Amino acid sequence: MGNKTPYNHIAIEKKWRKNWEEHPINVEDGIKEKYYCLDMFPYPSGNGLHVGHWRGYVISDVWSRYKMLKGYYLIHPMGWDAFGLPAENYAIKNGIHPSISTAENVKNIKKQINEIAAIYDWDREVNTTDPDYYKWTQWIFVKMFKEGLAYEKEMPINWCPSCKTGLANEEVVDGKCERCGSEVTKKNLRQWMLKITAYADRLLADLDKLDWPEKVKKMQTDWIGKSYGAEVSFKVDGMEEEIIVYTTRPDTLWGATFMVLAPEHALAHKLATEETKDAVEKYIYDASMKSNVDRMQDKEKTGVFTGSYAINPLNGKKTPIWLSDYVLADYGTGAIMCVPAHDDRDFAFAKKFDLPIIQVIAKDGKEIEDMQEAYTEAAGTMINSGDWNGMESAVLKKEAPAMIEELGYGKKTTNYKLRDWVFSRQRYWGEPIPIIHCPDCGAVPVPEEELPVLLPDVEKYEPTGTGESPLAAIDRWVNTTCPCCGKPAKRETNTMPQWAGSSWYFLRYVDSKNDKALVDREKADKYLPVDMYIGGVEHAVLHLLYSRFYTKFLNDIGVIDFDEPFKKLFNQGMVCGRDKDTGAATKMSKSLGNIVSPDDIVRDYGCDSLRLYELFIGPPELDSIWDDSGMEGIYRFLNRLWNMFNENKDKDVAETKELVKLRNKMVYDITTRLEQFSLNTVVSGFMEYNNKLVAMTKEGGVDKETLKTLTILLAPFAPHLGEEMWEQLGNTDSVFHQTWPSYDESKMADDEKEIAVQINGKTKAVIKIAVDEAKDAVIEKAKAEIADKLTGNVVKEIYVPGRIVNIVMK
RNA sequence: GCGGAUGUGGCGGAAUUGGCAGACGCACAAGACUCAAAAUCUUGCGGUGGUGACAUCGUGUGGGUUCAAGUCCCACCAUCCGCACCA
Repeated sequence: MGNKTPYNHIAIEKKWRKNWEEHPINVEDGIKEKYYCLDMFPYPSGNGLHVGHWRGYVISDVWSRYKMLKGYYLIHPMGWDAFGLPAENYAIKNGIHPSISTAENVKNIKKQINEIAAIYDWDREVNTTDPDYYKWTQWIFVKMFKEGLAYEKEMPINWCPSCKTGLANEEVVDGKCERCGSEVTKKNLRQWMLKITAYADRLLADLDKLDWPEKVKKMQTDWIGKSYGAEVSFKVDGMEEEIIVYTTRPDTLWGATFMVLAPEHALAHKLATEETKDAVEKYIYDASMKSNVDRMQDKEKTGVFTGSYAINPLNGKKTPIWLSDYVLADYGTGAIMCVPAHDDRDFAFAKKFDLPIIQVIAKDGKEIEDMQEAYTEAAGTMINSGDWNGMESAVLKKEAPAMIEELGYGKKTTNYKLRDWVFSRQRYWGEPIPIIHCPDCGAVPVPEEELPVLLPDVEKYEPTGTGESPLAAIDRWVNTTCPCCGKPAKRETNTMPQWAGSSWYFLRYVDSKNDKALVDREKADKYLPVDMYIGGVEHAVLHLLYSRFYTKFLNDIGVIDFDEPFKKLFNQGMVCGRDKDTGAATKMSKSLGNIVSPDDIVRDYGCDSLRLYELFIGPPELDSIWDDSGMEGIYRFLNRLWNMFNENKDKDVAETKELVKLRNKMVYDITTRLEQFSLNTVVSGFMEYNNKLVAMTKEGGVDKETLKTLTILLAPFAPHLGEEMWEQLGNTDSVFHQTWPSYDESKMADDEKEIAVQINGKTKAVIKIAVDEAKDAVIEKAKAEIADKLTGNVVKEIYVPGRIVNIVMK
């Protein structure tokens, strides 16, 4: 086959990059419906991009360009999440001021991202460290403060000794810092908190509205952790005090044989008697010294008897009160009633300390003899439960909270695992919290017209480790006057977490230069919310939960008219390297030396080839393994396609019925696969159709209309090649100003079809039939074809039209 | 422990939702071209048996439903991910 004009990816891609720079592809905003396709914006790390990072960007770009060709007004922006720990840690490690290193990194990554040839609208670019941007990050905080959603509290919080800062619960993974992996300890600090718990119910309920992966919805549901139950009051024997416990199983109240309080419980000290005092004090002290990890991972239960007793309001029985660190101080009321017969943890505790076990639910009508583990299901009949005897446990479980409330022993209630958001960081590289502390007026927000509070330029930005931000050392910045009374006052020196800027950036893109408002309401109404959000799954309960919270808040104060930021979410899988020894998939990392750099690939095969391979590598939602020869294969495919195109483009081949059919089928297949987001099979679809077109080339050629159609279909995937082919077909405008082709089903239909002939479900032959051939005729034809094999009694003859013939024989 | 995902040739993966398993690509083999190699092209390529048309087994395992199962049902196994003393 002739190869007169070899596929020169370097020349083609260079040509069209230049062309796009000079004649940007823009589609006029106007009567068109908008489509907002968003990538999770990167933090500009110094390591640069590898082929794994490309994947999400390629997916979103292909989708964006497709939507553009479908006639939408496309919003496809990019920006930089440049505040926060990673950027700052990188700066410290390399001894460069974060403002300089981040600017450098942004420049580098922007250059690398440009290699993807994604159709980003750089006019919309945002950078969270830009004062014109963080002015609004601070503004939101001030609004939250005014609404009572931002508050100060001194409390023991998660502390990363390596990053030397407090962390939110969401940032602690397996007791370790999400960023650096150091073991997280507790530290008592004055903190700024955001009352995300006020939105718990809405954050939970509105998940139903979202077209998100079930996995992510489930993770958020679990994180919010709503449970229903009752708070029950127990009087302490011989004291005025009452202890309130939270339980989801008030139906088992008759089986409560002891009570356990968290060591941090307010009454812990007071409950100790003369005899138990030393042991109790020691236990409380020891617990306070244990790290989170120890406390969570100790399977063996520990505890101490306080010497006091609580009185079960239902039956008046005295139950011993213990302290144990398996009870969490900050969940529920920090105290529980223990029903060892029906709870695993209480059972383990009772066994260890030899406490009584009373069964109150009869499994299968009788008590369990020689109980070896707790019976935790609410299934069975109540026993040993006074008035409640004979009731169904499942029914009682539902009714008990209300019954207890009626009896005056407590109230029905709900609880959440979600905690308020620890929002202050004792670090330099973040948005200053816009608060001024006045000795007389207390915490006063910086007046909105004085925002932003600029992050001062400093020499020393390393974390102090004392629980104070490095900003605290800058006297001339810290000392100011109270906006309320004018007296000397001090600035808040903590900064915001990285998530502050990323919780609302998607709003800013549609109006990134507005200096009067966070976003113009008209523009917000027109262009928001995000239709498609593409990024890794690692933000399932961090960024994605925070963004939802911010959006709901901004909706409440009337900034925007919607309360969910991202209608559809797509999580792309990772691109892994292969372990040289075991062949197993491993995450690409510097230390493993298995990073594949897109720069080399783009040089050797071109951007278009890499884009296609990123998709062809596997189903977009699953992890995949990079394979050099797979990359090679894609390049060969583009060469074959290019050759086919060149052989036909000047031929002026007449359109045949067969070509029309092929063209319509091609549009149908590519479009439906693309709509299903089955991007890997879209690429294999191009290969299949190219193989057919290559065959057609030998049999007379391919017509112009088919080549045009192929070019438009291919363009979102291989934009440079698409433009080049489009131009060579004699067009002068961009292929991206065309319309996505449509198909005509009536022209796709075959007259003849090959169907399988089976005996007892096993294929014996293939016959050709006319599509509308009658059942009897088909069966006759089928039987004739396999006549020699029809040796038994034919029991049944099945014909599924156009699909299959099955002869059932005995 | 709880929840989710995945399991198909030597490899990555397809399969119109119950209808010819293995599309497409990689790797491999043979052939063409070449002095030769690379590139390219052609052909083959799940296992077993047979020169052969063919037979037979085959989608993690074991059962089941059905004319027909990768696909549906039941019970398991393995790998990966998330959560994990939340009362």
